[in-house]
Amino acid sequence: MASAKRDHLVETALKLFGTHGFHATGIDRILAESGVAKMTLYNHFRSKDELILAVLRRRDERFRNWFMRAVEGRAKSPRARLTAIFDVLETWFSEREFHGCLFINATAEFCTESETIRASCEEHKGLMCGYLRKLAAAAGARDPQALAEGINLLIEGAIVTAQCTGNAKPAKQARRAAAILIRDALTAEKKSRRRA
Amino acid sequence: MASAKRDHLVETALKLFGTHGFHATGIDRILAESGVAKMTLYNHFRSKDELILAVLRRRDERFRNWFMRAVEGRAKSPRARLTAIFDVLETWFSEREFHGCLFINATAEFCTESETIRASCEEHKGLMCGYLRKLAAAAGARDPQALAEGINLLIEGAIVTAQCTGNAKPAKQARRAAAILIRDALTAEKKSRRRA
DNA sequence: AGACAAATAGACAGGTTTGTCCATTTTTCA
DNA sequence: TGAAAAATGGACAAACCTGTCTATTTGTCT
Repeated sequence: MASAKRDHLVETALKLFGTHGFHATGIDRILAESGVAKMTLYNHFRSKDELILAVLRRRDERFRNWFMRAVEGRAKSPRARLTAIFDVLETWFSEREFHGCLFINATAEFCTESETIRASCEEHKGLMCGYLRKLAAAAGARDPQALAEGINLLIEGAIVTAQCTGNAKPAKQARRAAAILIRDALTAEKKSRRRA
Repeated sequence: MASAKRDHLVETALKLFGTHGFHATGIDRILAESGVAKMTLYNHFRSKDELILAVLRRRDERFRNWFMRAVEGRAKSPRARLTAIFDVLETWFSEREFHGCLFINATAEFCTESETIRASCEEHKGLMCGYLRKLAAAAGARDPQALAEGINLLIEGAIVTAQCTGNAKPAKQARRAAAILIRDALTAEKKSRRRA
């Protein structure tokens, strides 16, 4: 199965939702842009919300894949990969078609209204954070969970700040801050930790 | 001037936009909830977009005021205030009516469509970051700008993560990471800096 | 009290939205 | 080739959207 029409719909919707937002993108526009009949859409998806969920699923799968490959292609050691993350972010922010994180945007539009969409966003963020934890552990961090959480917050902050200001500088800011967190997490002396 | 009706409209719209989003909140709902006639709204505001801008202006003014007062009420020294920021965030995230940052949400919905709304969000974020820089400088940070940027990213990241997951834990995560950045920024030894 | 401004209800226009239905054509696959 | 499945176009419903207009009432200030 996995019809080509269905695929094309998800792909078109992904682009339009990303560029213009979810509420601002009507079904009709997706149909016009993809050249698919309305009944085909409602044959594959019960509703617009279900199409949105399919779009989020695809985005999650694709983005995580792209992100991890990019990070791992840039550096070999786990520690170097932790900082390479922010180089990858910088190239992402610099894309002409950068419109922030689709999941953050979906959360902004649907957090109160749709519990399933919110859950989908939470799941994506959880998977991303899991990857960071894995890297942090492999790098030998004292507390991999804490380091992953810190880096995760810097990533999220950089994304929204880059989207809001329209430039890629936040990636550099985040890298600088992350470097401090990483150095701290990989430092052996445990005494100084207690004092803080 | 500054009609009471106008005030009430902005206040009601602020609540509804925050809870349900901008596109999802129709003019009619704002009118019904506030008990104001439609012509009164269009007498005070040229369009819905202009109402949105007025709402953002009010939110900026009110939030920054609340935030700074809360921070300064919790701690006296600049350094203590830098960490108190995250206690304030935690109480914010724990509010029953927490729906993320209105400016981040507005950016998600209007970044491509309305340049003026985007600019309003950028301005708010810039003012917040300016406050952080002031605190960082007063605390004697080696590079106040860098510390402010790092803390700012942690704040933004904590906000979106708290919104997405629906709990206040990200405030604690951010505080922990911020403590490391702050300690690093206030450490006197300049040699170790060069090596990083 | 008299005059002027502000606010009102409600109808209305002109679009938009999501989603349904059906008769017909195209595609697929055995 | 022939039958079943998938896709089509277009009409349609019912609700929603922003914004306009008017005739009337309310409020304010002198």
